[in-house]
Amino acid sequence: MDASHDASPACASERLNHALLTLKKAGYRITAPRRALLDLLIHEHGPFSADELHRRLPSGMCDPVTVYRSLVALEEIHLVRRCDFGDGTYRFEFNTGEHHHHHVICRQCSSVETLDACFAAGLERLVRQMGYTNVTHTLELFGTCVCCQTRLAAGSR
Amino acid sequence: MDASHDASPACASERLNHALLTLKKAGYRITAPRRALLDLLIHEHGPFSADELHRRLPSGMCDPVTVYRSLVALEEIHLVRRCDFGDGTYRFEFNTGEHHHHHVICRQCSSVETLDACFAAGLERLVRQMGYTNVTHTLELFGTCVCCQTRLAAGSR
DNA sequence: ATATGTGCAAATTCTTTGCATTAGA
DNA sequence: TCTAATGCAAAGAATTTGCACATAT
Repeated sequence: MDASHDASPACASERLNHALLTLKKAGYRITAPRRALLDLLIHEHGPFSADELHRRLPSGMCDPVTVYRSLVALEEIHLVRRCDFGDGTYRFEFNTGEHHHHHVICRQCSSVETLDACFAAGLERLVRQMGYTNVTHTLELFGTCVCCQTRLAAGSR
Repeated sequence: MDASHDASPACASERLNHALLTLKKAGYRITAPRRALLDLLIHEHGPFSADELHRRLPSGMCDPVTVYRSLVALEEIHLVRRCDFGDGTYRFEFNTGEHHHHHVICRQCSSVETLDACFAAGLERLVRQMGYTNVTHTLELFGTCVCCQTRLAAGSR
């Protein structure tokens, strides 16, 4: 068996190669901005807004618009996943292809932790029983993280 | 006991009175747009965007901006709840104060059904165990409703 | 009487689009 | 070579804000 057939490579450089191959196979061209975006998304973790991504790219790499367009393309072929934290800005993360997961977002500092499990499978089943097809869901959790609790308590002394 | 102390009146006119009382007690003034908005939200069901709400109000009732400002006020005192269906437009619904619930949104026709139960209590508990406080969540389900399945099948004949 | 709410216009923020130019395959 | 990708500017959509005027209490 060829290792390139592996659905979800574990190491970062393999992930990048795999992603670039997926990009090419889908008929997209491999360009510097796309390579840089994938590289960034694979190495740095936690979902980023289009603006954050653009600022983290090597300066002068590309126009902000190109980031948006690239993200749309990458989302289309499921290399990245779009997250909606309800603050009017989408965040994007690399789609490892592993199981579905969710986020815990701190309302104060916007830090994000990943919950490594999906708990809504039963709910999706219920909705399918209601007659719906193509069922998906979004589930995000919000709270105040430990750091911010400490910080807020200190600030109010 | 006074019936006005009841947390969640079941009938529409009681709900309106109760809501107006809450509004006043919170220090807000009872104005025609706010009364009309609450009335609409209590009687018509399914979450509405600010624009939909404005179009459904008696014409000339108020400026669209007033709808936004009223919704912010009503949300603040938990008379309405803001829903995010990930399409770039918030929807608002009257907060009956009853148990938490979720929506099933048809991706084709944007119809909304309500799921009368909350399935994420265990998940919130887990997140609290991770150290977070003020834990909340958003959970929405998406699919293709029965009508749209039929319609799409008919269209492709 | 006085603070709160409203209308109108304009600003903001995030995202998308049009079009001429550049550059992958 | 030839189509897809990019940069720049501008459009779009939803929402928010500033300020003078109107109105609920």
